[in-house]
Amino acid sequence: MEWFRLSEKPSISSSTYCAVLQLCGELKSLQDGKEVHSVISCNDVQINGILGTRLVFMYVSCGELSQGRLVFDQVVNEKVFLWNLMINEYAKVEDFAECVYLFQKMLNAGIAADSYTFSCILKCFAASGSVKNGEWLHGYLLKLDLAACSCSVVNSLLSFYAKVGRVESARKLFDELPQRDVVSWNSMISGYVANGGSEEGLEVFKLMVSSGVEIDLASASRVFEKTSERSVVSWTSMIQAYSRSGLLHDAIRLFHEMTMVSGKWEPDGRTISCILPACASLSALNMGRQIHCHVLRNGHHLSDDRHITNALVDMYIKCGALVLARSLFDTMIPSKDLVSWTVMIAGYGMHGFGKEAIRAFEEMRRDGIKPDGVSFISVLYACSHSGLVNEGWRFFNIMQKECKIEPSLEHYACMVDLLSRSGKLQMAYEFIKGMPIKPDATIWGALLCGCRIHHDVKLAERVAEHVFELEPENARYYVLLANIYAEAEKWEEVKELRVKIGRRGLKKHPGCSWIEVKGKVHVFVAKDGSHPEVRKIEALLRKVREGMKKEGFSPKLRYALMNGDDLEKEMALCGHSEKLAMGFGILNLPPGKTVRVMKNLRVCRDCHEMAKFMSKTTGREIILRDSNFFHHFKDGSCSCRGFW
DNA sequence: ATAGGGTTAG
Repeated sequence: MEWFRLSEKPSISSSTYCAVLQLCGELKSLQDGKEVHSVISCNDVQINGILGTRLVFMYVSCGELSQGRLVFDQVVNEKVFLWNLMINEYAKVEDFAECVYLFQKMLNAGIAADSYTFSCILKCFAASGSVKNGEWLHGYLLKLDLAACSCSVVNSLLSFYAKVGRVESARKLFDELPQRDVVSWNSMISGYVANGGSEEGLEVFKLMVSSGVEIDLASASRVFEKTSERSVVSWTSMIQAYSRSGLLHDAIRLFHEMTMVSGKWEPDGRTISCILPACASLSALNMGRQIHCHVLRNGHHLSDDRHITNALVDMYIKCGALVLARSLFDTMIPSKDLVSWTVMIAGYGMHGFGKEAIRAFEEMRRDGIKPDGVSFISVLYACSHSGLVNEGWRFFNIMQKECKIEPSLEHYACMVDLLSRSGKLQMAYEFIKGMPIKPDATIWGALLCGCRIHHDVKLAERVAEHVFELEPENARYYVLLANIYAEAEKWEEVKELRVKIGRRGLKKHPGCSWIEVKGKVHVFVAKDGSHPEVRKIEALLRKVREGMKKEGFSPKLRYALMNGDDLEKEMALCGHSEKLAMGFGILNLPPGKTVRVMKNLRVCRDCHEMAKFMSKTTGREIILRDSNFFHHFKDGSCSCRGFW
């Protein structure tokens, strides 16, 4: 840039400055950019629209947002582009208040916002949880005619509703979209999955891959041939229609045409990583495998995507296929990132392999990856689920002293869990009392769980007071205390609590288990005799019970939670949904095949004993996944070794 | 020239 300092300056036109500034921006060369800026100022060149834009662009590209803003405020801005650029830069640094301020200022200045503006500002509203603002903008767009808005604006609105938890509103927009693109699909799918609607998410995914099957072939192909704007839906449904009618050649011809003409309509990497958590949360191993196959079929551009492989590893872990998960994880050389390790560590923890989780954590650090708050949660939970108290403390200290990470509520919850499970109830109580931040219901809830495991009714009552004060509407905790009373045979107190729950109109979730056999999911609800094979299952369970008694196992009657005679209690235990599902699996799966059962709540101790026994007598592995933990039963013992 | 959709934790 020395030539700028020549005493005899060549005359430089405004467009030259523009070109140089553009270059400085692209090369992120702040030094040169600043020099050009000062030359412009010295020569009294008027900073008009385009020059101003380039100058702002140069500064923000070099990461000098506030400098860019200074220039932005100096120039007269009539062009929407520069406003969008500026708003977007503030969105990148999550200064949403400034985004909204600029947006309003822009509207007041009479500048018409365009689709870029709307998309960006809706993202801000979603990220800052400004539901009211988003709704206002929705109304504004309706007045402008939403149907005429570009697909991306409607997608942004859809995604806004999904992110603030209003999935039905998102779905309505989705259904009314005249033209969906891959982003619309992905937003809808991730919206469902993030809001606890894994089933719906999977439904939309399936719809995406193959929709509109029920159509008349002849008229469909007429319509199809005439349509100039084809979407993924029209292509896929047409292909599907041909193949259903046995016209395979036509289907294949169309598929070739589709992938040649508009290959972009395939579910892409983001679709895949949206849908895998749904499979994970449902333990839908077969569906997950199919999606893995899709990834492999689509070649390396998907398999090389870390997001996808991480999501796949997580899916296999949550479907109970730990070995598969690990081998996939091992193929990620050398591209394992923090998330990959965190997933694997959490996976070991969930499956009761605390030592392996610790080993993975150390290995990660040796690989030079710095753990963050989430990875510490994973390793702390792994310690607590395996009863590794000292190691847990060690990591809690490392986190604060070495890694300078302030423990959050989740970390404290892990520590309380760790102490409570291992029976150090008093210590856990003191620990909570000494916390520098206000404990929430989950913290006290963890201690309450510990009180149940170690049968401390007195402490449980004191702890429950805190919990009820913090979350008076959460039925889970009343049920937990009722269980503690019942296990101590304090039936009066159980009754009182039942009345309390009833008075508050709280509903407890019924226990429910499910198992996949020959591609069909069979659901069992506690005490529900509606499954056609329930008689056969009960007969099997009775036989198992007899066998257990002969070998000296007595039923864990204290977990039957009702005040009655022993026979009645035993009957109640037999109705537990996880027993029914396991029994069904043993009766219907081929010999030697692993029985995989999922349950929505925690597994009961009696069912746990029975599963151990059955794994020995039937000679098969049983994998039982409850609301937050895996039990691998093999040869009469369980991987959890009693810690859960 | 600028935008909208992704993986981990209770």
